[in-house]
Amino acid sequence: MHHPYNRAALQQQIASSGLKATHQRIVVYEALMELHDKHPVAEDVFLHLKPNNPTISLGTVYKTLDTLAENGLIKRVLSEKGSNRYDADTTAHNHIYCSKTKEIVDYRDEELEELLTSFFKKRHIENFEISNFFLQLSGSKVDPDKQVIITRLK
Amino acid sequence: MHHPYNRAALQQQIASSGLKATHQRIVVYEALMELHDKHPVAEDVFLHLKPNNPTISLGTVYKTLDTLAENGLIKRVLSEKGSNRYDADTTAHNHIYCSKTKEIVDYRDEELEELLTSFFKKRHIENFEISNFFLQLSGSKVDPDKQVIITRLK
DNA sequence: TTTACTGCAAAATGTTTGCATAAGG
DNA sequence: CCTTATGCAAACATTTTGCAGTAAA
Repeated sequence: MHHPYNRAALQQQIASSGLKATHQRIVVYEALMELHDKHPVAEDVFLHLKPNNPTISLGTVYKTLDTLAENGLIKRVLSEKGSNRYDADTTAHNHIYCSKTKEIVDYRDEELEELLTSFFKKRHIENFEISNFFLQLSGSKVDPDKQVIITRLK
Repeated sequence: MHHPYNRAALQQQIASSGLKATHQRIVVYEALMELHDKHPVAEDVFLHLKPNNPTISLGTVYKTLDTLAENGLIKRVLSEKGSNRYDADTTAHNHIYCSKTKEIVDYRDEELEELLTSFFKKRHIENFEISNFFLQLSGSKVDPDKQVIITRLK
């Protein structure tokens, strides 16, 4: 086993949402961790799992991703076009979307989080309960083969 | 005619993108203005236009929305689920998404724009050209029948 | 043993395509 | 005129559904 996490804890997590900790839910979750950089769509997850789980069905993957997202165990990521993409990382972070490669790159920035949180403390939104907010940067990679790196300027 | 805008200017705008200023493109654009609060999907636009433009086809609406968006005449709005939604207003603004009513409410906030712009001046993003960034607040209306109002706290 | 979940296939939804016809410049 | 866009219907892609059978608790 090469996952730096505890499968028992995951079963526990799933169960504590009132869900059955089925094999499918566990492997879908693990696939999401393994494919983290890809922010995969349902079909990516399905294809990733198929070799070792030949009987899993695409419909189940759809349902499982939806169920896990509804229960806050994973997050749905908005993408520029069409299909839902998913992220096992539910901690606060933003995304950078590249329209050239369709990649979604994580953008974690504590300073930004704090800036926005404190900003919204000064805004009062009447008749609305914010469950979350996110910032998305869109644009395109200059060199598709290289990484995107965010640095702080002095 | 009850539009507070200049149709000739729109034709001009369309033409200056190298596109033909067809009747369909004009009425699709106008529909988008009229349905602004709805941030409509293609089908909403189609149904809105059908009565006065009985021969317009849904396929054309899809193509037109795509063409206008590609040419920066309108904006695509990301929505929590599935289909593309559109906005004729291309000026900088953010959106509030209500998961209860599926509404998208405009959120215009100059202070926020400025805060973010100056923040990103201090971040250097290597190998990426930002074309735009947007913030989305998600959550749900407390009373679906009432408006969402954002106010500044002193 | 009961209830919730899966797999499968079919249906529904949303979007794109190809091509003959029509309209814009 | 020449080119680009439209309308239509069919194709495609993605997601959901219904239901009989299976696995979790």
